[in-house]
Amino acid sequence: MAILTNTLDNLLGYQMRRTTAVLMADFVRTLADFDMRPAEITTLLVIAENPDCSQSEVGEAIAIKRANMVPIIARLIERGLVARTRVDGRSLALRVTEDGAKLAAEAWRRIAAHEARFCERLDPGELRTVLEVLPVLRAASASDETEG
Amino acid sequence: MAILTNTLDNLLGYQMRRTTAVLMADFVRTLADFDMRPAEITTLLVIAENPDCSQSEVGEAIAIKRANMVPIIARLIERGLVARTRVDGRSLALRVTEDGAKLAAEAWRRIAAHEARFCERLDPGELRTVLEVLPVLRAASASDETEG
DNA sequence: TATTGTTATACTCTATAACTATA
DNA sequence: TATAGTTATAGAGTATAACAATA
Repeated sequence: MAILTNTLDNLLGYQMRRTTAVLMADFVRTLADFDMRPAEITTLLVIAENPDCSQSEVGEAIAIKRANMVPIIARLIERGLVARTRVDGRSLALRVTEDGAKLAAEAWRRIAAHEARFCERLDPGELRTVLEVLPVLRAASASDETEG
Repeated sequence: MAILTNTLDNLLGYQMRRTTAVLMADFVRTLADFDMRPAEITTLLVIAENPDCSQSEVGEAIAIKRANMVPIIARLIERGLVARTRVDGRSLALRVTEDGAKLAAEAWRRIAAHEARFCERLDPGELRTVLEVLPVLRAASASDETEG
């Protein structure tokens, strides 16, 4: 099969998209036996780190809309990884259970190894530059909001 | 609303995902009036650049699987942006039509402006580093394949 | 009036398996 | 046997609009 020219390769946005897809695929593989979606795993990690946070706060932190948080939280509770208690009539405080905490700890170990596999290809200065630059790029847009 | 701590912010993969989402949202906004999906637009651009390429070749170039190319090509043809002619019994040669070429040219102008909006936030050395590093990260994984 | 959680719904991208017809 | 295109289907993320209950 012939190899095509592809000027898109010169574009930052396109390169970001391609590379993110590869990173995500490896992330999924790394945690495949958890039988959890990436969004569920990251949600669990944020709750573990922020006991008694609300659903909206988690969504705000990781850019998932309120409406889309509902089934994520529901599955975490159903699995006994997260529990919630009522704060007031409309807010619920989220905490990880003991099982949830264990799972989060194991997830962190795997994620650290997954990250290392990629980052070790870069020299420290490059990695630092990339990690500095990504939030700057995000700030260039008005659309980094969780809800409009 | 309280601001949560989020250790995920230190992860390359997570930062990439967040930033890519912002870039993609701006890309979509930039080309909203085309009433085309991002995948359709990029497919059109690659065909414009590679007359008489095959569907599989385009998929290979932009990491879209054969099966998922089918409806994309179908829509481009239905809109009169792409035409195809039979090469042999199983292959089809793709070309942009006159309309498709015009649309591709306009898309390129908009994409250049979209890119500039983000890239101008970086100094040249940073941008160069990022563009060098992204393909290196991709090479760190076995999963940069279109099929297999 | 604004906020929290919720329901319902739609769209886009991605993935796999299996089929056809051709080479 | 391998390849090009196709069909069908499922999963994941994301988006909007509208609603109830509460602050």
